[in-house]
Amino acid sequence: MSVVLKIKEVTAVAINQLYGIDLLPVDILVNATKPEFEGDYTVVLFAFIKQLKKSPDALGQELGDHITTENQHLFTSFNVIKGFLNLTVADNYWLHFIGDQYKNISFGCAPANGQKVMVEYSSPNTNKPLHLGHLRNNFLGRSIAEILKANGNEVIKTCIVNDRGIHICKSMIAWEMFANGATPASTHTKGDHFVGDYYVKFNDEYKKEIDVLKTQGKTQEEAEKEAPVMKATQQMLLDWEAGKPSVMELWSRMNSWVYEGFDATYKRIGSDFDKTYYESNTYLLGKDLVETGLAKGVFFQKTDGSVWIDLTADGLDEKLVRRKDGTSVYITQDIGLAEQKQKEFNAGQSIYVVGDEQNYHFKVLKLICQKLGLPSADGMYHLSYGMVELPTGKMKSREGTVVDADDLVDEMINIAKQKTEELGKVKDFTSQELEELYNTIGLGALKFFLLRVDPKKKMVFNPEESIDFHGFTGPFIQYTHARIKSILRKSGTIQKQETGNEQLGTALLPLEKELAIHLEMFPVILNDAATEHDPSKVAIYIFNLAKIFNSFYTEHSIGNAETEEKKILRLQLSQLTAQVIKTGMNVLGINVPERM
RNA sequence: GGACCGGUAGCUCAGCUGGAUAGAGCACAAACCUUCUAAGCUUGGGGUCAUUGGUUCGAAUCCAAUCCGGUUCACCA
Repeated sequence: MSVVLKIKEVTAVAINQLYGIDLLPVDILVNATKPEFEGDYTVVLFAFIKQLKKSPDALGQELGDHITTENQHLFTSFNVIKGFLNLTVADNYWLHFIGDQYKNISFGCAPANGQKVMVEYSSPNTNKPLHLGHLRNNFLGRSIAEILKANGNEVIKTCIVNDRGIHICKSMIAWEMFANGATPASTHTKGDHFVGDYYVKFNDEYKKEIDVLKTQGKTQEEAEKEAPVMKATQQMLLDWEAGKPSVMELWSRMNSWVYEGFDATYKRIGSDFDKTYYESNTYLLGKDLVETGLAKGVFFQKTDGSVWIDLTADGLDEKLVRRKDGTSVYITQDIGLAEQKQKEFNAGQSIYVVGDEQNYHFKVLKLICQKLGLPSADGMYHLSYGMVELPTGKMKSREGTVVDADDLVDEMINIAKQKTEELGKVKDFTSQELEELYNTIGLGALKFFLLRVDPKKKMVFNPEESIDFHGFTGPFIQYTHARIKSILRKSGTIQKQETGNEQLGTALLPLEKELAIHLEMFPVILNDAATEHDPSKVAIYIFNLAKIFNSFYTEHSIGNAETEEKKILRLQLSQLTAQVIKTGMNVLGINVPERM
């Protein structure tokens, strides 16, 4: 149990014993004490003074007295300033904690809780390569999955590939028109980029044809409808749905190129899935649920035959679930897929990592599933994240301002290489070890950059400045880890651990204590990150930990400490810090090097 | 127009279940490598927390209004 929780419990007990009032520990506010005051943790008393009819000062004194005398093993002193009760935690508490945990490689992680969670992320279109926005999605999805695992959940990672539809046909038509049989192999192009190029070519051609039609006196709208490439594309979609062999052949051929490209990218960035769904297999799902909904009266039919759900009572609009021609729409297949996933995996919670432009969609989706009484409905959670924007605004493929994922990863790895060579600290590494190190640092910088901000918020990426390697960054934390490992290598294994740290006797110095306090918070942080679906909580925490360690490192000698006891203590602190950094970075999907 | 999200230092972001004098990083200025990795440490300047009003012992945080920016409300996916 964390100290903070203990303080809350002890305070609740004290208030009960002193004043006979029952309070829940959760209702008691405990903060870290501000540096300018004496103490480690602070109980904020204002909330109780009315109920207890005491002055803040009197209440603080009585509570402080009671709490410290009843829990002498936990607190050494207290002081009261205004309505704040500042408690100083006994050094022995921290010594015990360090001694108990420094060898625990799964410190912070919870045992299996028997719960199953699905995380759907990545979900690409097969008509263009991945860009910076997809990277945020992939890193978030992977990270939230790891965070949930660390908290004891069984996690199933899934991906729904958008491999059909009008946009895919656009690439196919353009390829037929312009490629002369070219392939990724014949042009030495990565498959997803190859296909993406034809998607661009389609749009160029489409624009041209529209312009021509407009000079012939058509309106924009007419021209858009009548352009021959667009007509051909629509015909191709119909042919695809009818299963026309030549179209199916081209479709699967082009998709296979894209998958080859995606696989390469996924492998580099560390995305993987336990189960991949393809829309070409799932787009007809949910049709039967429309009938169910009609029978239940959840849906209604308009005179033209189209089927709708009325969500106006929930503050939303009417939503179409089946077209008048009997074909289903996007949301219908999502309902069907939700049901399918439930049948297949029966997870208690299902997390969808999808951009915030689909907030409305997911609100509607969950509501419909609830109204249909699907067992998966209540466990649906949309992990909504903001767009990654450029200083000039949104990325636009039409204006060529999209930051390509492969290019960016290459660039980051290159910068890592350049900086590593400049510093020249690992000249004895083999070329293979160097490659691995550049990957670790480059991807570490990129992942940390995208995960350190609250997922819900949109963020800005400035390609001009590239991504920093100093300060609040992945490499800074990786560097801290490498530094600690260097010390541990040089200092050998820790002796005397059997004696128990409380007997080490020496009082903790301020930075030693600050480190211990921070380390002790890790399990709570990991748990918060899971319940709030927010990896940035871990990123910020790890950064602060690394900062404290670096101050500690500069101020105190570890390997050559003043006494043997101090040396042991500091080595234990260092080892636990390295362990927490490693675990914390790993749940962000980031590796930490032994040397850099 | 309705709904939802955001506006905190020059820039990028924390803090938002109300608590002590609003914090980091970058950038800028200064000091620190005969001793455990300087991708580091220390110090300094830098703020009308969009605006106005309200709630109260106390508001960046909650409420209302206004301004600015974004997303969304397709028989698109």
